[in-house]
Amino acid sequence: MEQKIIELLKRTGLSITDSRKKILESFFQENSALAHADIELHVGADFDRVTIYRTLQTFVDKGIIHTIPTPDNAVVYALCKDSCSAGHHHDNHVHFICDNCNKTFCLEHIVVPAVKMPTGFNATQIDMVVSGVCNFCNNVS
Amino acid sequence: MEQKIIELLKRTGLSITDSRKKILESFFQENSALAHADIELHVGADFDRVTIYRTLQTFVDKGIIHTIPTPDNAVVYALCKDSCSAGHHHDNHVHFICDNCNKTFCLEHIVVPAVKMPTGFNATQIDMVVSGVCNFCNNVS
DNA sequence: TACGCTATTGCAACTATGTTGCAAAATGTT
DNA sequence: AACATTTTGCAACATAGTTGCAATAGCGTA
Repeated sequence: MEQKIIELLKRTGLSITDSRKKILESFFQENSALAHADIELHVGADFDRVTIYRTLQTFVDKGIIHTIPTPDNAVVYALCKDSCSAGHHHDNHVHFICDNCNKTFCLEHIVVPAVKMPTGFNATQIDMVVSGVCNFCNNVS
Repeated sequence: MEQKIIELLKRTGLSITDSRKKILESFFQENSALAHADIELHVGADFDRVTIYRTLQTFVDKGIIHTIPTPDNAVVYALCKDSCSAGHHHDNHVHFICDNCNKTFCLEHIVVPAVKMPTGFNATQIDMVVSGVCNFCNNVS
């Protein structure tokens, strides 16, 4: 784990710091997406709020994590797959938010379907967020 | 216009107040969705911030407007079509956010396509937000 | 039209979330 | 180990949204 994280940081050209290691660890341990507040809880009082914000922003910039828009307008972050690189995200999968446990999941294998745009509208990005009850809350996990 | 607004308020069982009239007016004048800040600009200093928040919440509750999630996590509101009623929204259309003029539009005629959920996941609501360049910014309006 | 009840508004204070500048500390390179 | 560069923590600030409460406005009734 430790090794995997250090590899990832090196590969993306980031220096290895305690906060980056610990925050990445949170993402690898959790299989759902994390909000800033979740991370703040997870890493405890080890790091300043500001550091967490800046670290998350750095990870987004470097293509390590991506943001997910939620209906209740909280920012949520999840690990990117390998296809993402700095300044170029490829998270064209559907996101799922559980109304029961409130967790957010990347449905990696469900690709966002195409939609026909009206004349004059050019689509460059499509976000699809589904809410409902997740497999764990449905006892199918 | 004034008459249409009063009708709408009466129909939804709301008392007719200056703030409600003026805020609804903003929505009817604008064909794109409005953020809280837009409305604050629009109605000027006539009403308190809190009143605007509460009025918008009331309208959402009564099925007059619906909220739209945006990637930059600002809440945006748009008028509902007639099919919406109190506590029961039917905004299953695609939303479009222009990267150029930053306005949000309801693509009323574009219905959110169905997606197959993985085993164990039950979908109750699907939000689809497309970003790109709108017809006005593309000079096709 | 005036009365009184109820709903709505404005104010003040508060919470949550996120940002910026700057000095101190840690990282990585030689 | 020493230096240059990043990163961090602190403090202060900015923005968005909420709550309690007293004052006010809307509405039904007489």
